[in-house]
Amino acid sequence: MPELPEVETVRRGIEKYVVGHRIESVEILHPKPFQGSAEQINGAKIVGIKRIGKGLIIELSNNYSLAIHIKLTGQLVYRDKKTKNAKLSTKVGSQLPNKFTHVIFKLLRPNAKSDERKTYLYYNDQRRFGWIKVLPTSEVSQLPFFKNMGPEPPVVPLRQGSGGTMEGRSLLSLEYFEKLLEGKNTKIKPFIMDQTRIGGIGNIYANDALFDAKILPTRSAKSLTKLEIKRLFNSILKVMKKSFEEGGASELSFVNILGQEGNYQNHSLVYGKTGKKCPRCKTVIKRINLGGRGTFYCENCQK
DNA sequence: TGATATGTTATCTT
DNA sequence: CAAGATAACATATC
Repeated sequence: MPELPEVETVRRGIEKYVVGHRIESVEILHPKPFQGSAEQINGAKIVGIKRIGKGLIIELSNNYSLAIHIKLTGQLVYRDKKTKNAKLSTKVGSQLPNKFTHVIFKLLRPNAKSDERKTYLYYNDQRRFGWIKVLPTSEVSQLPFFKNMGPEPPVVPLRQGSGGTMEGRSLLSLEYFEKLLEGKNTKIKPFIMDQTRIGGIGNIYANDALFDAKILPTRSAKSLTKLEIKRLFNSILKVMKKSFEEGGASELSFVNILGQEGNYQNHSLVYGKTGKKCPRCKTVIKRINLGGRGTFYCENCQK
């Protein structure tokens, strides 16, 4: 599922391939995910890309921004003359646009030869959970989703300075994490997935981090010892960094900006491994429901 | 064909 | 009233 490592993978792709291009026009094939009007962004230049938790913000030169959430199955795929014939993952399909393409950003690359000027950014979404909101840049941080976002674990550095700056946002420290858990009765797994407390953790990394830290997902947040909190903090960083290095997890539809899959799903510890053997002790992995989400753990290793 | 997947928000309960 | 728990929502897939 797109969590912090996946969304950061997309952010870097947009930074590398799309920033600097100008929006020539926007084609809206399915209006549901696109909130705003194309007129507000036509002609604007893409000047930067930020990420807050699992959300993306594309900044434009005309004081508007695009706030984007790809939720479960959204894809942002870039194409130009050079990449037009590059092979797409089967998760995208053989061609673009396809039946899941809802928005096409038709772009112009500056200073390019005439036959290389036209570039495209496709927004695809199988389940249409995701959204793209056109907003004045000054209002983006007022969206409840961004405004209420908790600090995120330091998996990748928050970017300072021009371009991807994240003004006013701080990273999750071990000390702050300890304070967060203090006196909280919520079960530790739903707790760390609550975006208003910590930004960026979803179901895959919550499961794998708790396994790595040898902590049962059903434990209450306040029951963790100082040592366990430290282990969990480090495990969250460890599994998300690993995933980022693997290009993210392509469990459902996730692909990077070039339409290629990540590899973390081949390295996951317990996520989705019901009935399989624990990588540490070979006990059969159990699956329960916590907060309506699939929860996977080893009853022998995790205490 | 209906059960299933999960990120987020809304609503209910204690 | 706040914290915590649960329901609802979107919809293609098997």
